[in-house]
Amino acid sequence: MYNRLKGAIESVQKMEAHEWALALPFFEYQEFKKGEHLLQTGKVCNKVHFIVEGCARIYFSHESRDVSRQFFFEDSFVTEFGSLISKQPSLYAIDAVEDCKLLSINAENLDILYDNSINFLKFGKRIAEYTCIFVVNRNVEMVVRSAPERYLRLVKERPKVMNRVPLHMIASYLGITPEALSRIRKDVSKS
Amino acid sequence: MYNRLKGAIESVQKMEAHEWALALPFFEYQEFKKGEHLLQTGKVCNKVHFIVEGCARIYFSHESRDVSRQFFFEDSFVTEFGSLISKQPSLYAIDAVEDCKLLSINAENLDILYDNSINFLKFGKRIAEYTCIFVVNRNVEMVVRSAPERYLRLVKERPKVMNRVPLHMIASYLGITPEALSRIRKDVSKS
DNA sequence: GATTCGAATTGATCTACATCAAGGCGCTTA
DNA sequence: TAAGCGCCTTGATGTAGATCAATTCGAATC
Repeated sequence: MYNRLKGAIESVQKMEAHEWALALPFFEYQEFKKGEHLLQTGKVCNKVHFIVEGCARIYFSHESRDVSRQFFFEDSFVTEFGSLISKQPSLYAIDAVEDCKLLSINAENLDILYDNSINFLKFGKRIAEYTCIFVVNRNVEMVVRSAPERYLRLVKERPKVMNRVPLHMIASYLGITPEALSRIRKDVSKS
Repeated sequence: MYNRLKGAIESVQKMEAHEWALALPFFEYQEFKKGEHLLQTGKVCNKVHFIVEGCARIYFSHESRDVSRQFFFEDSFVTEFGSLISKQPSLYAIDAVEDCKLLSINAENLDILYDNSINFLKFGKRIAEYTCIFVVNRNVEMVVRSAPERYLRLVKERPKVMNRVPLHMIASYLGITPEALSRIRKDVSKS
C-alpha cells in the first residue's frame, strides 16, 4: 500500500531515503464507505488524501442540485486546494463515489514536509502546476466543444469515469442535465 | 522598475539578499507595441513576463474566432504554464492589449533560480497554487452564473478589464458573442 | 476634411439545451 | 416476494444566447 504511494510520488519527483523516512509515517490509513464525506462544505480542508482503492469526487451544490467538479481514482491525490491553502471554509465537498481506502496526511504534517524536504517542495510545486494545466484545459474544452463532443471525449479519454460513476454525476460534470445526457447517449448509440 | 518587481514577488514570498542578487540580473527589460505577440501559438513558451506597464492577454483561436482566456495588467506575471513546463508547442498565444513594458526571465534562468533559491521555489509553488484556485473559481463561475451575472461581476470585481480591454475581447472572455454582450449592456443600462 | 476599416449596435431568426412532468427499470430492505 | 425508492429515460414545451445580416459609430490614415 505504501509502495503504491511511493510509486505515485516518485513518478512526479524522486525522493531521498531520509525524505521517505520523514514522510511515510505522516500518512494514516483510513476507509470511507460509499456516500460518506471526506470533506464537507463549510469546513476547512486540512487533509490531502491518496486513494489506494476506490473513487471520490469534488462537488458543490447549486440551486439544490449537485455539480461534480472532478472525479478521482486509485493512485491519485484528492484535496480542496483553495480551502487547504487559505484555511477558509470550503466552498466544495468531497465524497466517496465508491468505498475508499485512503492514505491521508494532514495540513500541519504536510507543512513540516515542505519545510524539511526540498524534493517534497518540488513535488508540491509540480502537482500544483499540473493541476493548473489540467483545469485550464478543462475550461477550454467546456467552451470549445459541444455537449456531445464532451461526452464522446470523456468516453474515450476517461473510461474509468464512464464505468464507475453514475450518469447523473457525469451529466453535471459535463455541464448538462441528466435528461440531456440521456438523449445524447441515445443519439450516439444509434449512429 | 525593479522595485515594482521585488514588491510583487515579496507580497507572495520573502526573499534573502543573496536571492535577489541572483535573480534580478535574470530579468531583462523589453517593450511590446499594442497587438504584438509575446508568444505565438505553436511556439514553445520559454519566458515568464512581469508587466511593469500595460495590458496583455492569453487567447486561442477557435473556428476563426479569438477566445480570450485571461487578461493581465501591471504588477502581475504572464506566461503559458502548459507550454513552459511541458516544453511542447503552445496551444495559446499571448499578445499586448496595450503597449507593454516588461521584465522577462527565460526558462533556463528560471530553472537556475528554482534550483538555487529555496524561497523562489516556494514562490513558484505558491503562484501555481493561487493560479490553480483562480482558474477553478473561474470554471465554477462559468457554470453557475448566467451571462448577465458574469458581466456584472466583471464590472464590479475587475474594473480595469472593463476600462482597458475592447468589448469583443471581453465578450469571448465571458463566453458569449459580441452581439450578446452588447444586448446585455443595453439591458443593464436601462434598469 | 474626406476616407476607410474595424468595433459596436440592432433586428430577425434559429437551435441546443433546460425545464417540467410522467413513466419504467432495477436495487435494496423487509 | 413485495414494497419502496433512486436512477434513468422519454416526451412536450420554453428560453438564453448563437447566428446571420445590416447599419452606425469612431478612431486612424491620408
